Amino acid sequence: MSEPRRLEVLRAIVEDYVHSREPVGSKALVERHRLGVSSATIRNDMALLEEEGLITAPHTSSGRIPTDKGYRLFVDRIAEVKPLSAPEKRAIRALLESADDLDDVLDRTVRLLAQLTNQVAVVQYPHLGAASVRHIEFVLLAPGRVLVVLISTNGAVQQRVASVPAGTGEDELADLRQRFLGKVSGVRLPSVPQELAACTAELPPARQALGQSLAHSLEQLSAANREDRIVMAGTANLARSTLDFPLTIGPVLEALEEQVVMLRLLSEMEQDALGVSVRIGRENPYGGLAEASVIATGYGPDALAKVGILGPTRMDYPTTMAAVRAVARYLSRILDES
Amino acid sequence: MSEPRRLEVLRAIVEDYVHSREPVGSKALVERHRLGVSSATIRNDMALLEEEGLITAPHTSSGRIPTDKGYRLFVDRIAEVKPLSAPEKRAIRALLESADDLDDVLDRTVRLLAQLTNQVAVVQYPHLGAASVRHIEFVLLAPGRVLVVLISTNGAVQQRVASVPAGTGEDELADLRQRFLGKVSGVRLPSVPQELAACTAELPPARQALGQSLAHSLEQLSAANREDRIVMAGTANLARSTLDFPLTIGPVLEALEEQVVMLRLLSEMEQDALGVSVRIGRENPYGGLAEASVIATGYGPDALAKVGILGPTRMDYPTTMAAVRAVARYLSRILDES
DNA sequence: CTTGGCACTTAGGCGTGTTGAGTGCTAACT
DNA sequence: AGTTAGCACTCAACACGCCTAAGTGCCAAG
Repeated sequence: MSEPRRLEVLRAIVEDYVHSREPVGSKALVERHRLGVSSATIRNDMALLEEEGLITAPHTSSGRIPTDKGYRLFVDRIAEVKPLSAPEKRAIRALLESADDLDDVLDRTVRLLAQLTNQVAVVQYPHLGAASVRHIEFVLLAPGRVLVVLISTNGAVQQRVASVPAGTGEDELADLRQRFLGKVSGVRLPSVPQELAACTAELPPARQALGQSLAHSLEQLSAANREDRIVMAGTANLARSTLDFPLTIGPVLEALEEQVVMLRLLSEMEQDALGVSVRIGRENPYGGLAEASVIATGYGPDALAKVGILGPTRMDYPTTMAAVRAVARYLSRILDES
Repeated sequence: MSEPRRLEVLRAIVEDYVHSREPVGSKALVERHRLGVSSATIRNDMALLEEEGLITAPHTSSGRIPTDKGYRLFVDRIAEVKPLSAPEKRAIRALLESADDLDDVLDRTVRLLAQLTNQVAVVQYPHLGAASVRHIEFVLLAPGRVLVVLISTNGAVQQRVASVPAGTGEDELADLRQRFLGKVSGVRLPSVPQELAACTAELPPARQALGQSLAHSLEQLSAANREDRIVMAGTANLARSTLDFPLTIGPVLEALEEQVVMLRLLSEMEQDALGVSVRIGRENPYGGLAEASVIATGYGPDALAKVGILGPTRMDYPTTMAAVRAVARYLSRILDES
């Protein structure tokens, strides 16, 4: 009872089940794959695999389906990542290179990935920790209301409305802008708060209130950077993949809508050697995703932001992993260039 | 065979069907509503209603369900908008007033509406047609790449990266900014292109290329205002409402993802006297929404942007319409204040 | 115009058989 | 040892028939 063959059987089961959606039995297996042994032998192997918890039978005397553990073994030890086809690669390049904006790039990326994998695609905004201040701007919108704009070196623009003392005029704002900008220009975003604190302390008493308010807004902007935003596409794919399984689509949609959940999910994914990380079924920390898998990888500088997909545990892991990896790679390249 | 009673019967059918999800028969009807007549009479009325195409029977000898036309009549002539409860109103006020950003306001609004109605909520960004230029900014990101920022009077900030001649320096940018700003400051967004055209024509030849590029970006920004963006929430509610009806959820999700479709949908909705507009089932121009209804209304200055919900045709129209109307009202108020 | 009564229709629940895919086990084979 | 053929067994899925409950349409009487 050779171990290599048992793994081969597991692979066959996973592959067949993934694209037939039906429990696969010993006879069908031996017919579709040339395993060189009879169905009875396969049955013995299957019994073993079941004992190890890698596959399971939905009911007595039906074919087997992989368990989460089975998929895990498949992904870790059996599957080899299939490279994308040349036309696919070309399509990715073409699409991403014609984008201009950061928003635009991410939007295209996520749509592309959704279409490529037929799953729900998710991309996290690249975080700005490594970026520094390029520019700040105060714009008087109305008496007592100032728009605070922070532009960072990586081209991200963030804004926020601050309430200020009613009598504040344009000239005061210009003065403060000058002071602040002198202090924080070129400073890394995480260091902005302490610089500003020092600066406001030096202000003349008459300007304290105004300075406080503006500094507060700037701190908010530099802290609440866009790391905590995600975009996604392809939710309609969920409906297709769960046609027979309408029960679980609700919780999954809920999870997708809760950015907090998705962010935790993505940030908790570690990267293995291959660079693509996989969470299968109940391995997910969130209960609503008990029957879903997440495939993600980092991108951009230091691979700190994540891009990935979410789909049913029964998915084509090798192809999907390849797509995620490829898209992440191209995405990193595009961002480096700009 | 009085007409008022027939309408009463239609109302009863709609109301019962909406909350039981099952075809409603004459006997059940006469029991649940004190109509003062016997089931046989109701049967006659029902036959008439069916002849008029207002209700239909899924199969011989089962109860009736309203048709699109029936819902339409119900909405137009029968239903009276129920005011929200006081606690609900308070919740709306509280939630919206604690928001600061425009983004934040819209985000809260859409979540709130989704929760209130148990449907998918959609809100369109208020368009900037009426706004004018408050400020423009050019930031040199890298050689040959300039970030163009346009801030309008309503507090919206838009940015875009432009490619410029390689040798462009900070001083040139500052100069151009000064010129441009002088021309377009305070100008309405739609008028920006012609003003800029005049301005670039006057530039010294050495600056033409740079000026063209920057002006082009500014035109883009002023034209492609955020009118064409929508945010939504509550897609998970779809799963709940279509539990027994998993067939149609796919197309609906697709429609929701295609901003273009949703925008056309919203912009085509006219407002009736009550200020809330309803599209029922096949009245929708998009095929995927044949079993969905859209309820929307305008908000903000001149009620030009839309806010609304999307759900199954079988929905509680009076309550939902009330919620949409109320939220739109509060939203308008908040935007006016800020 | 309304009503009670009645014959008629039909979805859906329930038991029953039947089929077919699939299993586990045992005994023989290599 | 590991492999194979064979066989008895299990069980979901399907089909058939039956029955019931809900509901309708129609008619004749009020």
